[in-house]
Amino acid sequence: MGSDNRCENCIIRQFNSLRAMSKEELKQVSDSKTTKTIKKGEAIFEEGEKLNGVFCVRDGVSKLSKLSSNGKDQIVKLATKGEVMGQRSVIAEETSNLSAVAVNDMELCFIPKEIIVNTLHKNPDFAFEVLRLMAHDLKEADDVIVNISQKTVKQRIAEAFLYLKANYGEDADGYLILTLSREDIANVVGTATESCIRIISEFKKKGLLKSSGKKLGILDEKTLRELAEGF
Amino acid sequence: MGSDNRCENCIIRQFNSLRAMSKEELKQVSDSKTTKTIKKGEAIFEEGEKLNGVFCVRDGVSKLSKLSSNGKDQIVKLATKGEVMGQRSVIAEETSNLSAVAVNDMELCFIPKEIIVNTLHKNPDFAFEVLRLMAHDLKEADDVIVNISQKTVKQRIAEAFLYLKANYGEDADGYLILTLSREDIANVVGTATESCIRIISEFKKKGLLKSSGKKLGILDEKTLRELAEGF
DNA sequence: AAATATATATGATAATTGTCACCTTTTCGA
DNA sequence: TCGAAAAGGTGACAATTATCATATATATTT
Repeated sequence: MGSDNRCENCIIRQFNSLRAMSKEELKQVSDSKTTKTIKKGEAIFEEGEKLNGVFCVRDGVSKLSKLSSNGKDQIVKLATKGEVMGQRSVIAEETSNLSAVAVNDMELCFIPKEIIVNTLHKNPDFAFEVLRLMAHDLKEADDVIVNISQKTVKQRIAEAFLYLKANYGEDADGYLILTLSREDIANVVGTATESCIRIISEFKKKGLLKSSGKKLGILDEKTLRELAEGF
Repeated sequence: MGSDNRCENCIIRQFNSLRAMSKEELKQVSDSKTTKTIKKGEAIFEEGEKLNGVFCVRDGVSKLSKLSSNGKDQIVKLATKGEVMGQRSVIAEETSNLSAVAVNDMELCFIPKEIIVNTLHKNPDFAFEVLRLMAHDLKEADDVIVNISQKTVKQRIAEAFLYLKANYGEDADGYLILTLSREDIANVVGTATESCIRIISEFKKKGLLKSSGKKLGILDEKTLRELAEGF
């Protein structure tokens, strides 16, 4: 086993709560973790499933979604490199309220819940760090609630593109690095796929977005931002 | 000072994270806390305000809301007896993302943040308890997102009444104990006040709700539930 | 009790968004 | 590489919801 496979040496750790763990604790985690490769479109866990641990994203992006009673998926969060999925369910000792599906090819570490829970009870710094991250998630969730209920679909789609650029960046040609299908974007903003496609087409016609194959790029960020703010 | 004014003896404590505090810690909290009386309609804190502590609700109900760019208030959560407000901001060391306004007359205890943060760092049981409650809030926020984006206004209003009955109960005559204005209900479900009034009128005509003065009561819970589920 | 403000109510209308039908393009497996 | 399946796209229309105007009822103040 190469040393790059050890949590102690994992750079990803710098971005999540594991950075508050002691050398000893990290060693324990590393010894009991398993690494998984997940292909685009595959499920990591399903809504209602009992999670026996958490998943640390080493590479790729996962969509965390919840099925509504009308049969549509609502994407609640996108989890990226460095983020830990499943913490909420493990801490609350509940089955998962969300499903996780890979948006692109992923590499994950699975960490058994016993280690997480034990460390939470023994290491207050770790607990505080997890708390801080969960506080952040909660704030983001509040923002999503306000956006969905008070902004129009057009505003939310504009905002989604700004979010994708800000969080995942764009390539040398100005195309967004994270490519989501129209259906996924619709499920993020909470609208019908057709409505989403229509508005993206409109944005392209107006010169706000460009596309090449499946890739989409932002041409006019200023106008997009004004749109999102409601002007 | 009467002993009923001491956190150690406060029954409310049983319902929140403070139950995980030691005798010593509680004594500290009690010595530094201040009690406040807030009248209906008054603000406890505002969005953007820096909070120097948390508020423990001893009596009454507060609405936690966020102003959207279009000028409307979205109520994100109702905080009741036993709940602690402002934890998120104190933990994340950020200004509050929400405003808190009293829905009815309230009694609160204000606990300085230093004590909370210190205890979080020293007492893992307390940290874990806060974590558990925040995990629960996060799940509820996810549910709200899905409901708002996937259900119709009518479904959400039906759901709101079921929620009010389940969480606050009804009096001897079958009227809901927590009376919210139509505007508040509209701000909970994320719709225009007029739309909310219209749908409540419709529910009354259909015999699902009854009203007497400002009070509203549920007459046909079964149909209301079916409506909320989308039948 | 009168005057004023606030909350509730309702109609008319416009704007937004969803649904269904159908078509084209792209992707991917056999 | 062919053909099926999936994704993207668009029109027509229906349903939902917001907005504006205005009326009435209820609460609050003086």
